Amino acid sequence: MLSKALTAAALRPIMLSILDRGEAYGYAIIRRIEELSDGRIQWTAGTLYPLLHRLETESLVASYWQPSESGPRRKYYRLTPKGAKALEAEKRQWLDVHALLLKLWGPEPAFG
Amino acid sequence: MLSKALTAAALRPIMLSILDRGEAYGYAIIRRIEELSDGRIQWTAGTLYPLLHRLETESLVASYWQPSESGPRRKYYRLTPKGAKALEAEKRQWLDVHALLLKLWGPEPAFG
DNA sequence: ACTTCTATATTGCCTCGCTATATAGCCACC
DNA sequence: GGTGGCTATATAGCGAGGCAATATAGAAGT
Repeated sequence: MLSKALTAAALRPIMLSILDRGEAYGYAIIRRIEELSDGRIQWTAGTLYPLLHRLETESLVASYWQPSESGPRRKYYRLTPKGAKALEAEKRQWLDVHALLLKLWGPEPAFG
Repeated sequence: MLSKALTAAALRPIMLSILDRGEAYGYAIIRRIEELSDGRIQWTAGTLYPLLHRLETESLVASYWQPSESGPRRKYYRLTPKGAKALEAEKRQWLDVHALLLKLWGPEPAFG
């Protein structure tokens, strides 16, 4: 289980990255993340749907309803151009932090 | 400037990693992080001190006062054995998320 | 009818970062 | 000796947001 804070920080970059690969609907996204992380990262509906709504409010994603052949209708989300830019910003920030952590985890210099 | 969520997620792993390198006091930690991140990551006192207090409450760090030759006294913090274990857990979690992001940013497979 | 899986939505609790503010020692300058 | 600036720690209060719990509902099998 991930800490709350790390889950929070990973939410937007993961979601934007997934939608950057192609449109998807909420329920499928949850399962894909679980699959891609070998079960290490699990989102719940109470986490995912509010996030998608916030991203839509910010015009980072757009959505449309689509009937399913095998169950309830689905709401598909896709990345907007603004969302693609936001993804690049998220990437840069993540990599900045990652670089710092690698420095701190790497071979110890003479001092500090 | 980092997003609030990413700052929050990075707080504990960065702090524990820094103290794993040796004991340090609050004000110096703020400057070291800024230096190590080339100014990209900046913590404020209102972020750092409550964090140190939380970590101490959880017995992940221990502290003692030390007079300074050139200013106000300083409170030095060091990692406890429990803190070292917590650092390993934080590392693992961070790397799990990082691995997922790398998959999503990597070369696109045939499908999803 | 009942259960299970799929699928989306919302309320409310609780954690926690961060702005603003307070306190205080030391030093340089005028 | 007052003023400003750097060093150093502390805390109240606000606001954002994850997530458990809960609700709704279609489809399919028993």
